[in-house]
Amino acid sequence: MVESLSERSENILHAVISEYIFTGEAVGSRTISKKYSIDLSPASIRNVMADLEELGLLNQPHTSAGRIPTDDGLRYYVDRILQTRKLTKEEKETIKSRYKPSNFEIIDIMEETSRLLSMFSRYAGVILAPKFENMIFERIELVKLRENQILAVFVSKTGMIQNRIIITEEDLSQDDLYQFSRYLNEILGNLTLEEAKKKIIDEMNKEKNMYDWLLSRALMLSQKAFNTDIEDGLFVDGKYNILECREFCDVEKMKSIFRAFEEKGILVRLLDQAMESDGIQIFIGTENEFQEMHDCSVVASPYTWRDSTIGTLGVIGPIRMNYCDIVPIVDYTAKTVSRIMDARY
Amino acid sequence: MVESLSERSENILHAVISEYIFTGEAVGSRTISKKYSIDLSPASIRNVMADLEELGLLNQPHTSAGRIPTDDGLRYYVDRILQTRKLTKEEKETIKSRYKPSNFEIIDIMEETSRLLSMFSRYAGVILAPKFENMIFERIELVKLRENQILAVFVSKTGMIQNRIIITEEDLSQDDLYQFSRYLNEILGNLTLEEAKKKIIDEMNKEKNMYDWLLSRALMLSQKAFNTDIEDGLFVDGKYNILECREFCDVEKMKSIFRAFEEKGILVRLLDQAMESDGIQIFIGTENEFQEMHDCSVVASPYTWRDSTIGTLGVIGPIRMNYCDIVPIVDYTAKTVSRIMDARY
DNA sequence: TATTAGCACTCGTTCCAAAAGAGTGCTAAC
DNA sequence: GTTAGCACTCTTTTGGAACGAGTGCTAATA
Repeated sequence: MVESLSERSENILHAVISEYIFTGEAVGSRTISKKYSIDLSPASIRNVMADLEELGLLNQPHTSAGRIPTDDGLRYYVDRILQTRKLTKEEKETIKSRYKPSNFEIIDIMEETSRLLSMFSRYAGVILAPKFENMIFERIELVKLRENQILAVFVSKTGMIQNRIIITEEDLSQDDLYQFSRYLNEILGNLTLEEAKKKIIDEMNKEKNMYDWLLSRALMLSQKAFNTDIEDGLFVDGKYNILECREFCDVEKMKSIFRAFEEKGILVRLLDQAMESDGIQIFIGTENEFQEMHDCSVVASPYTWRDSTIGTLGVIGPIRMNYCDIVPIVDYTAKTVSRIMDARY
Repeated sequence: MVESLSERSENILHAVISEYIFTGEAVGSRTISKKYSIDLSPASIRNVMADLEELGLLNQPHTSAGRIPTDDGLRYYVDRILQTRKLTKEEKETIKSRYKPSNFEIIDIMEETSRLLSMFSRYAGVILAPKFENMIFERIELVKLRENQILAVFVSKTGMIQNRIIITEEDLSQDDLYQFSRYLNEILGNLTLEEAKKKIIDEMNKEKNMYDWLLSRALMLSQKAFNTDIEDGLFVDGKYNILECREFCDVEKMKSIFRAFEEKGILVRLLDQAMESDGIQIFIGTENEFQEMHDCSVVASPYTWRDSTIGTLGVIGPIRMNYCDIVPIVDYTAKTVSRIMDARY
């Protein structure tokens, strides 16, 4: 961590970064002295820039070029200089109005959110749906499909629905299944999926249950049903926007981004990390651990349901993205999604 | 449609195309005369090539370059020259073995298929899941989630499952819902979704039903449930493979492909077209109507369930793909998927 | 002592012309 | 009908010159 800079250095760093974010090109001392209200000659600015370079906040692609902020430079900027813009009332209204009351299913909310984030940011919008394991069990429904084949439908309190087909050895009647589900709903209600799994094992070990045909069958079945890898629900929109950025006109970089998006696990893990924090989190360039994403920045924020974090959303764009605009968009969207989750479920 | 060529012309066209598919570069008369067993001097070959150019089967990027096959040239090749390779026993085994008996859900089959197609072809593998509208209704299940909120689960004969949350004005008990679903399952069984929709309207218009509370509620509810835009289930794998092809090292082309993949509607409509035919269908370059895909070829084949087409699968690659290898892979995969659909559902 | 003007220097970019290379079309001979 | 030979075309590569942007250093200045 770099210690605090003098006001003058900070102003110049600010100017370089602003100009770089605006033009995407290395910025020279002359430009700064002309365009920004810094009352110094190019020569003095050069001295300061040389200092900033020594500190690792700027760097020079080659001797006869201007300076470009390093990831550390941007980090300093984001942490200590950046003043985010406030959204206007209209903007807030527009965001809120995207969520139609008729969209009751969580998938609709996810899709709308990713679209919204991408539209407002002009980059890629992503949202990670609530993790199934953390969800609170609301009910299980068992439907006999055909012989030895049962459909289990889980519903979580937050409205996520998951289907799973189970193959059984013995043929069970629909009436058996009704009884099973009534029993399961009773013992599993209000547990998280994680807890529910444990509970099932506990119950199976209780002696009295082992000898009750109904209970033991029901537990066995539910264990099969719960024993599933639910894929992570990642919603991405506006990937294409990213390619429009000048910095990705290089074929190799484009491939790299493309790969990161295809390999969804990368984005999922990245967003998972943002889950820890309890506010906006920014990953600048190489600050994230994924090679493929080293030319991107990610602005992410968790969203909540009843005050506990259940997922993350964010914007992915080039390193030189306009943080000043993007941060409040992500922030407000996360708050809106949280409010909607609370209101609907 | 070009009329038949002389054997000599055909041989030379074949040689040019083979060489072009192999190298990806314009091929000259000398190369042909040396590498391929055509007993003619470069000069004679040049004459024939000039003829083929006049017919629109070859073209010359510039005067001092070799020839490249046009889309029409490749079409001629595919229709009249191409001899597809037979898959070996081992290859067939490998394909079949990818489908684990434990994967009962259609989504698993779709994912496995797209992955398989992309792995074997080294390009992008795609599969369009059975259209929900064409599916044969097996049953509907109605579950009360909370007040005024009902979960409807459809199951089709081919194992597709769809959930939908319905908001109702009046509060219905779970017992009402059991009765509704029993009634609906009775009247809608074995109809396609399309037919089921009609049937519901018919029933609603019957006078006797109008005055029966249970029936009229059940019908109203089911209409809401069916009135849904099910998004098309498109599964794509191996997009990245395509970018590795030399022809897409151009940034603009890469963007164009990227866009085509993001805008899923394009692929869906393209595959829909292949639904009509009853065997392998090949779209070469500009033969498909989508600007973004004009630098790609698509090899597609429908797959069936009980002898009627229910979906399409295929491979998307560069125009100069190795049709000889890709065609049998797509063909055999389609047959395998059809067999599995028949066996499982 | 901090700031600035001036200047030499570096390095990337653009431009141009020449040379090399690949392949053709045409013609005349076989 | 086929082919060898040759002139021609067009792209690609190469190298060098001119240009320009921006720097670092130094000496002069306030």
